[in-house]
Amino acid sequence: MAPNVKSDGRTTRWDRHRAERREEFVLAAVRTIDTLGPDASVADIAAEAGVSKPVLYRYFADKGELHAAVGAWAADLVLARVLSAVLAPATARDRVTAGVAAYLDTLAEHPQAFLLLSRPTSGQDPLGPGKDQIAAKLTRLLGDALRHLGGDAGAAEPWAHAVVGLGTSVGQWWLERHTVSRAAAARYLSDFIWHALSGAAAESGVDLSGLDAGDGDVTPIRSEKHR
Amino acid sequence: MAPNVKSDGRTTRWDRHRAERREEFVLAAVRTIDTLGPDASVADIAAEAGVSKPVLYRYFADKGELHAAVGAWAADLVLARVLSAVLAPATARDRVTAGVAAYLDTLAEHPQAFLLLSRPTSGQDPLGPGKDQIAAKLTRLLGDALRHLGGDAGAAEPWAHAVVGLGTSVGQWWLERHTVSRAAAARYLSDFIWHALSGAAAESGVDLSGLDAGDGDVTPIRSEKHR
DNA sequence: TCTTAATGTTACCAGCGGTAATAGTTAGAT
DNA sequence: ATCTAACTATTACCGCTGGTAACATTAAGA
Repeated sequence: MAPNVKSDGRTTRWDRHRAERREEFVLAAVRTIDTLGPDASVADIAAEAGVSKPVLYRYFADKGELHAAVGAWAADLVLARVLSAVLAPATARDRVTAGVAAYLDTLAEHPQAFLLLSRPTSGQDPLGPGKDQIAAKLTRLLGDALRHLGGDAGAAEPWAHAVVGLGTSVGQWWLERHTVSRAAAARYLSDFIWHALSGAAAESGVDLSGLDAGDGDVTPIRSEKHR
Repeated sequence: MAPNVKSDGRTTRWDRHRAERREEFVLAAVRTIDTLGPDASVADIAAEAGVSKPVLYRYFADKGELHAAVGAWAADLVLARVLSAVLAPATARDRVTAGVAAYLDTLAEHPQAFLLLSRPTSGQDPLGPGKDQIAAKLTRLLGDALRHLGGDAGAAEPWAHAVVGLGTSVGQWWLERHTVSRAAAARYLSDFIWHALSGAAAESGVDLSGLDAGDGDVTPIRSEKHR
């Protein structure tokens, strides 16, 4: 039988190189889209990366996969920043407020690339992969919190999608219109999210202030590094 | 000076005919997109309409305008149904619940065409026109209600965008996954929206149950026909 | 009589996403 | 030493899509 292809050094010696190079191309795509918008052509992105088009197609099956990679990049960035704010010790409400602030700041850095968070890669998959990624992580966080407090964890997934959907919608409105200050937008958004989650949870007998970290308790929302 | 073009009977005699024909083409587009998805080509839509492509370009400047017309059609349909539910005499909360149910039912009729509610016509305009249309009307409703009850009407616009964003996100998730029943999805969604609005309003001193119609009061949320 | 807008099509074009073909180098496996 | 796997890069090419030009006739208003 043929040897295991994956342990062949002629193949594996390129793994790290490929991953690093792919990341360079994603960053080039982010820069291009930040400049030209999400309709930037593959040729535009290739030019920014300093290669010809067929080189990009060695790393991405098609434009959809390239867009999905940009969306995933944006999701990773958002998650890192929002989670670091949400997981810092504070009252549950202050965590929501800090997460919202981190989200709006991150959005303002790459407004165009963030459109790909919620943009479908094609009509076949209506949920943008980046948005889906964020919703999946939020589902886990909310699910853990609700189970810890004795609530219905089945609500976690729809609520997570609600939070992600409203966040992208209000974020885009704010970027487009700038009719309110960043502080006001952050307040409107965090008030809405806090009351939605705490009120809906309280109705099923769950008190979200059980997640407060003010009194030194270890909360169920742990750093993801420990999972 | 040249006569006012708009009062020339040779031009105006076609106005109604043009409007009716345009509507036929929008409906053909809705059918095509419901069948083939939002990536359906202009040629596909023209074939469904029984005309050649250049005929469609007499009514729509480009594909973006055709998509926007589909989004506007979807928004009109949603608004008609949701508003008729929301404006019926009931408690404020029951109105929210009825509006959500109407929304989900409408969504299930034309799942693919509804994707164009939230899909940008191009990278230049990140807000889909259909979604924007719904948010604008919701902004008016919420603004009227908040002013009537003595609250901060400035919150109406971001909250309206939040409601529309979460509605489309959870609606799409539900259509794609169907992991929960329609009744459960409706309950999660309406709980979330109700608590978000009532809780955030209460924090600024506004009691949304002042909008209840149970005791025969005339509410500020009047039928749009009377405006 | 002239003008305006309608009716419809085929043929055509530029640009985009994506692919085939070309040739040489480096390092691991046999 | 030889073979293999993946790398380096480009130009030329293709099908498809969105969009447009050109053509000819009819009905109604000015």
